[in-house]
Amino acid sequence: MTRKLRSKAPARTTYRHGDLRRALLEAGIALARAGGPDAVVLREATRRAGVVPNAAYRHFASRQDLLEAVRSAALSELAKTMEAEIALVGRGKSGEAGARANLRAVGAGYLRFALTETGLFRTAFATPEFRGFTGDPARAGDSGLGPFELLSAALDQMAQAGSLPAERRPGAEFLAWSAVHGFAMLVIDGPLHTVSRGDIHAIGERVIAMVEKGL
Amino acid sequence: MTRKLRSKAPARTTYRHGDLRRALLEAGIALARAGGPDAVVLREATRRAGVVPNAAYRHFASRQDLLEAVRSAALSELAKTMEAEIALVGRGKSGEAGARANLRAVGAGYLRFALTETGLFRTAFATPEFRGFTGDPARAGDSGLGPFELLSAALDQMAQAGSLPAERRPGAEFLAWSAVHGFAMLVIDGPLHTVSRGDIHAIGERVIAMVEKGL
DNA sequence: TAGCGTATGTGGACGGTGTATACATCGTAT
DNA sequence: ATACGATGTATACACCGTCCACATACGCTA
Repeated sequence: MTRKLRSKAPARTTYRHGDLRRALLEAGIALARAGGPDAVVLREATRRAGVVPNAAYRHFASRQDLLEAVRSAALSELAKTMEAEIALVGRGKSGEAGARANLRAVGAGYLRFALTETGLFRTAFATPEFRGFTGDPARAGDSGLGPFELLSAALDQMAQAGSLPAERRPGAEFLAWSAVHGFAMLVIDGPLHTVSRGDIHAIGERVIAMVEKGL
Repeated sequence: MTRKLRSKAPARTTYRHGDLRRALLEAGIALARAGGPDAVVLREATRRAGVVPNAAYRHFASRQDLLEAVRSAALSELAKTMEAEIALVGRGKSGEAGARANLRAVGAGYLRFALTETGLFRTAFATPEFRGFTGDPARAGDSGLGPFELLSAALDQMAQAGSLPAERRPGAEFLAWSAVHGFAMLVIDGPLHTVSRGDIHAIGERVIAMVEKGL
């Protein structure tokens, strides 16, 4: 009796989930997809995994930590969507026309993801201590590149094709990114909700045109 | 005894706060200023107002309702900051140079607010059912105009001055707004956190230049 | 001036959340 | 076979938003 002796119930449940970490992550992704970052609540994720709340703490240090993992996944999905759009345009085409098409594809993919997977998109930018839009494999698409790097590559291509003066190349990704990101945010956050879905698309085109011309 | 008879304690506190609604709103604003939308928690606001949690429900239907009021105030502060920046540049100046200066002031004010009052800025765009960037006096600055309308006015001025072709005027505010808003978001949400504060300012300038040229 | 109705604040409770601490169970290496 | 570390459970706490019944005080009418 020197040992602790305060048992209660036998607990005949499964134990050993198999891959709980993955299950929790996927539950978290599903929650984020449906309701954005605030919707990824730890207890609900464990519930969906068929496990008691605290079990999560064996795999994630905190809710914030889980959310971070979900965000990584969201970032990766964003990159994949962008890659898909690029592929659709025909990746190999070089020359000025190809470079422009590529840049447009990057922007279009970004916007498509924001409008289609709003919850994940919001989650991808959920604030606390960001860090990481780059080549971290966890947050990259199939090509191994993250969203930011896909954009960078598109701009490099434009510079090589001569559509973008070399002296304006450095930092240009921030400008382009700002425009597209801002448009996406304004649409999903409401300010442009009065505008019809069709017009949204048209304005999106103009945003990208502004970038091409204004860089 | 037909009446309810289940009293408990005399309760000798103040009662009749004076203007609780205002106190709660201001507490909410302070919380949002310090920590963004998630930080405006109802119980804390009532605590700061020196009142029991439920008292809030006499003035706000829910936490969401309080948050909405705070957002209105944040929007109004944004408009004020923009107005201040416009005034600084010298409002009256017309002509092409004046129009450009005005547009720049609008953008600069927007960015200043985003970087200075990050919590309020985030709160101003806290999602659920947006609606209202326009002339609602509650969310306008001293001039009675909201942020969106200040931008619109600046673009009108540019069109009149001939710096912006008339056929490109319609919808131009969405393009300009997107660029500036996106830049602000990227800065405060982290992706550009690696960039130094000084460079941020420089890039902000380039964003506005891109807008001027790309519209 | 007395009384009363209503606006405003209080008290207590409920279900939900994140998380800490102690315990039970299981796979595995010795 | 056994001891141990990894994984899941049980229990508990503080905090949150919100519902309900009740207490109090202000301002109107009589």
